[in-house]
Amino acid sequence: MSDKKQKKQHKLKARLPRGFVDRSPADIRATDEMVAKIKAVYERYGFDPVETPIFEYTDCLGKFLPDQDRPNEGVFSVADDDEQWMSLRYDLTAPLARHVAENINEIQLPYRTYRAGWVFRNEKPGPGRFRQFMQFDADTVGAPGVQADAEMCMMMADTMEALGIAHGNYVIRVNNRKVLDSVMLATGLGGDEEAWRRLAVMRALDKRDRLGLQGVIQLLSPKGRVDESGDHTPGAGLSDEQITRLLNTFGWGEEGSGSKSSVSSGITIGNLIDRLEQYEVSAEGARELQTINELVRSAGYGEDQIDIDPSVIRGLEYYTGPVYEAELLFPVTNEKGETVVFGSVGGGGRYDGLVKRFTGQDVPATGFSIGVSRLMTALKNLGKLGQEDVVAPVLVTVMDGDTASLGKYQKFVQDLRQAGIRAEMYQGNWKKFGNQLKYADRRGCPLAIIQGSDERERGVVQVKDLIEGKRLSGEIADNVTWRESRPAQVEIAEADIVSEITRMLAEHAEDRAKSS
RNA sequence: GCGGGCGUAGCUCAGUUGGUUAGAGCGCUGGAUUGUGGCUCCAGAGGUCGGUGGUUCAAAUCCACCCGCUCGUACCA
Repeated sequence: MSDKKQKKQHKLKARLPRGFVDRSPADIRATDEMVAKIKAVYERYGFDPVETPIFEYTDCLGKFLPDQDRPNEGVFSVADDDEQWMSLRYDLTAPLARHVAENINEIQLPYRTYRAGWVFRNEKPGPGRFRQFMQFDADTVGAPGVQADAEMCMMMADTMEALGIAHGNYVIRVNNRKVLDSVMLATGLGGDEEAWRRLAVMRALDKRDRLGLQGVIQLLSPKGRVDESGDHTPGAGLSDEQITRLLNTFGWGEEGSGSKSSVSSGITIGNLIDRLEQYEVSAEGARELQTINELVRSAGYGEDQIDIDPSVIRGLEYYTGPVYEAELLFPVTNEKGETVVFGSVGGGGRYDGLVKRFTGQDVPATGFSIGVSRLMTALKNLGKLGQEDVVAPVLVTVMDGDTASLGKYQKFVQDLRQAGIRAEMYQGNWKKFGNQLKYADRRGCPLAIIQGSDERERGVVQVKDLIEGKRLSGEIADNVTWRESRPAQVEIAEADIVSEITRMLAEHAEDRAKSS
């Protein structure tokens, strides 16, 4: 075997686990900017940050979920050295419940808190769906009244506004788990033996935005639905009458029917209450919605911001009361060139049972979660993010590698830094000078400072404007001329470096402002 | 999980009915040019043809299984 071949076999393939991404400088800066804006809103509402680790003991995370027949499915788990199972958190709510329960004696309830962090899901990744992503949550723990839910809705709306999403481009849609329960009961889906059917119905209803009303009806019917690849999804097995009753309650049926047929939230709720009473099931959930509606209206929020909508589902099984969802309404163009509505960027609801399973005592709570990456994609589409690019540093090039010369270069750099200007000295192989400018060019450096022995003796430096030079390059075809003409280059005194560089950078900024 | 499509250089791809040593463009490295980015020219490095097994005198090419990517679907705390 040749040396070459042996070398080859030792070479590792660099590869990223599927569903994970490396984050670029632009992405990190954009995220920081967005998170800062969200945080400012939460702080103003009087919420305090708290952070929990990314690992939790597995039993603290998920086994309580009623719809989870396979407890460890979907989470990344490892055994600790004492053989206890730990998992990476898959949301920020379960860890918060654990934190509150564990510190229940120290925490002053109601506890108003927020946190941003990475969560992990061991699922099949897809476009825009990763196995690690960031959520930004806010919760009020120990607040039993729907006024806490109303406040959450208002805070979500304020967050959207703070991010520059205008009225009409978003809406917070509010429903109540109890309404869904009543509707299920009215449709004849009460009782434990119908639990699977209720689940199937809710899954079907939740797919309306993707499959359309006809798709939902197929999934509700006994026939089920056949997709493009020929795969068959079993239906929920509802009768035509049951389906009609369901759809009419949500207002998805015939024109003018159902609760959502009116333009006013007040009338929506009135219709809903009438209908539930007519079916002889509890209207408590609907009355809670009525309270929330009145609270947000008197706080000045319009129906274009916070809207009561009985068709909001939210998949989470642990919700016990009001649920809410932030939806973006503006159209975006996806990778395929299709125009689609962006959809949900976050949601939440009331989870009164989550802390109780640790403490045994009632600790009602409500909160919501924002999908940071997803919302960021949306903001980019709106042009609300990453508008101002960070200017690359000024490069001080190295002509001579002796310690005295390097010391001078380093001093230039420090002077610039102290004036608040990003600057760096070239740290590669300084003997190839052409490479230094090539480096500056590709990094996007606006200016390069050059000082050889000749300039040093005279106490001056050359300042090269790389942006102007790039523009001039189009007019020069011959390389010898290009080099000798030294385009866009000026000589200044060492003492003037900071003031001159400051002036030149300000000119660049002005040009950028003009062209955009 | 189920079904369809696709895997050839760092990237985008060509490669004829199975037939000699698998190619191009871009990128990368060096040089023309020991102190000046772009353009141009020259040279060079870089490949288990996704993996394993099979059919064959002969496989990048045909077959089987596996892995990965992708689209649809299911699930999604």
